[in-house]
Amino acid sequence: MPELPEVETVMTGLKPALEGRVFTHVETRRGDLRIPFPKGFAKRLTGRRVTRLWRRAKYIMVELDGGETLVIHLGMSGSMSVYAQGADRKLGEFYYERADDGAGTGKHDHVVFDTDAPARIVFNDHRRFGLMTLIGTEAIGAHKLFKDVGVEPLSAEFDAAFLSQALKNKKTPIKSALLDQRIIAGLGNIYVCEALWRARISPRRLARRVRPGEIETLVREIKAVLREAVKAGGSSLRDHKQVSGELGYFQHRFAVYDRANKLCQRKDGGTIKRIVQSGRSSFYCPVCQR
DNA sequence: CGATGCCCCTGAGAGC
DNA sequence: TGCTCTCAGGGGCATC
Repeated sequence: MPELPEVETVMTGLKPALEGRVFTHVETRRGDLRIPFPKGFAKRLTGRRVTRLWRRAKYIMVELDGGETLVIHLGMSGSMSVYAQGADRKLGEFYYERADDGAGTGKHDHVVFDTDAPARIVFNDHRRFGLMTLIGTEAIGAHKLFKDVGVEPLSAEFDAAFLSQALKNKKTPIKSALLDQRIIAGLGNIYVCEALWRARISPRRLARRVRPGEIETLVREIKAVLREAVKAGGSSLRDHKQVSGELGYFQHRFAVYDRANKLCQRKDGGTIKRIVQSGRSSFYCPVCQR
């Protein structure tokens, strides 16, 4: 599922149920996600208060008062659902799904968190590419999950100077370079395709062949498409939903992703083409993207 | 170092 | 209805 906008949407939705709240009960229902749960996972969370939530790359960071941070990755198909247990299903300004007795007992509901909000948060992931772990908060930057992670694309640090330096001498296609989490953190297949279309650059172009003016445009369009998608609650294709159960709606705004054989919106006579690059689909218009 | 391919896993949809 | 095949918002690892 999730790229930066989807992870940001989920993280934001979790805030009212988690920030300032205490984990009253935590249950793991199967241990074989992408990596095993750390020793004493549920016990180390129980009784801890959440000090803040934030996002780094495609990870949700749940910072706790005991010096540890719960780190969550949604993989391809992970979702978090919040079930408010107050009578009106409201937490802060948000409304959530109904808290019925079955919440958290589904076939692929792997982790259930209860907080004193009161709320129940259920992690569901049918493909089990997601992961959850605990890391000492002070040591997060040095942890192997994060030590090589690149710049946040919505930060000021991500600018044309940075990107031109990063792409210099790279013989790999621009599509692969933009997907490389060591360069830019949080971009995935959808938003790379969309940003390249907006910037009129072919995904097949070698990274080092992207000209300075195009790099400026690309930086601007990456930021723009991510901001628009965050505002839309992300893209719901198969698995992504907001923690409230509502869908994101950015998928209705795709110019190229999942639109093979459709006409290019620029009305340039081009037809959106699907090609495979390093094992993943790229969608682009061969007329306006060169 | 870089490019490629394969793997993890389940489910949905298409084609026959 | 059911089988088989392909594909899916990610990322790690082996290989050449």
